[in-house]
Amino acid sequence: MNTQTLILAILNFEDASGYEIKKQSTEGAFSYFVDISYGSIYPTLAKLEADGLVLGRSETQSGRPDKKVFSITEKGREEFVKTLTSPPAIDKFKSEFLLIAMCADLTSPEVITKAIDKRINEMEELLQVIGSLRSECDHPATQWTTSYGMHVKGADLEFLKNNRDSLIAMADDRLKLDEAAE
Amino acid sequence: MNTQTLILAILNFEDASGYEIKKQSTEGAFSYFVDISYGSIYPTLAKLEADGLVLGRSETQSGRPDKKVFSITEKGREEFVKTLTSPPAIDKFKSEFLLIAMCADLTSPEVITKAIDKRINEMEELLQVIGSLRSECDHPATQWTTSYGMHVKGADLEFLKNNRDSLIAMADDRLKLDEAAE
DNA sequence: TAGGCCATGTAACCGGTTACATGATTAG
DNA sequence: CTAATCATGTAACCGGTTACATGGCCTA
Repeated sequence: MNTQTLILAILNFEDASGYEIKKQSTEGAFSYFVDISYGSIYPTLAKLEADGLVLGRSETQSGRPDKKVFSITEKGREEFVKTLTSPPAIDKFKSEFLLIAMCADLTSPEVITKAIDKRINEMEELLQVIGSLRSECDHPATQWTTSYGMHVKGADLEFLKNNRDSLIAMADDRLKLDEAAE
Repeated sequence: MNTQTLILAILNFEDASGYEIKKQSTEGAFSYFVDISYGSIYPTLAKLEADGLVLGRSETQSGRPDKKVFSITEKGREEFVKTLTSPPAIDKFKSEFLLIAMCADLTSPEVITKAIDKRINEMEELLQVIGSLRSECDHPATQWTTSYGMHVKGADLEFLKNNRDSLIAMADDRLKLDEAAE
């Protein structure tokens, strides 16, 4: 899932400038499975326009900088749908937390406590974000996707809360063993 | 979570050659939140050895190529634990499936059916992998992590199965609208 | 005998991030 | 007056992948 497809996806929902695309990917409807930076957005937008997949127009605004708003073209929409049609690559995810959890016995209970509490907070925030996304948008497929997200992340949070202490105890056990060995 | 940390994590559990590290990351205990390629493993291993974080020894094998088995050094373990101590970065994940789901109304029911059934299969396989990881290893922290994985992925699969048809129906709806518009 | 697994390694490439450059406006 | 938000863009860098090179053994 490259920058090009992501931008096309966002522009398929509504017109946006590079700046607004960044916002969408960081805070908006796509934020919980996507994130792109300016350094890739602007060059890609230029390339997309050169290829005729998007069309840019300058909009003068009073009291703030001009912005260049892009809309997807028919050709762009076709290209995007074509991309959607090919079977999706398997999800990629990397989790530093899982690595730490797996090595809980190598660290201290403080480190584990901090790590898992941080995660619980993040998960709660994410659930709120998805929840508001869900209530703000009545597009059925978006509803489906956000419901999915809430279900999965809800289960995630549930496990974290129910098993927080047992993970912390593993770090404790190691300290006890250390003391016993002295 | 860079290659260096990943390799240190794997070697912290047991000695391994570059080839075996690749296997661990693709099929083994770390496979469901990690994946690295030879192109990054071998150079990193060389760098790690130069830095004294791992120690390599050649092992001659009968009937197959020699292999260079690495073990983590005390310095390497310290470095690894230090990495674990810093608060974990937020999980990264990218999902092409979610993008497709969110745009279900742009494609055909066939495409959606294929995508979701593919995902259901992958999820079932993943659950089996995690399940066998879980039963093979009685290391408490690994048990915790695999239980976590099974809980979350179980909820994921559950949602997919319960809501498969409603997503497919969204693609159908679009066809109906098209027909109505003709 | 062909293909797959074992096994190590390199070089080219690529997609993306970080940091920088620039500058106006508005809210605290 | 300062910080934040709006807004666009580039250049250097970097972490990683892909593809290639090499070669022996084992299985179908």
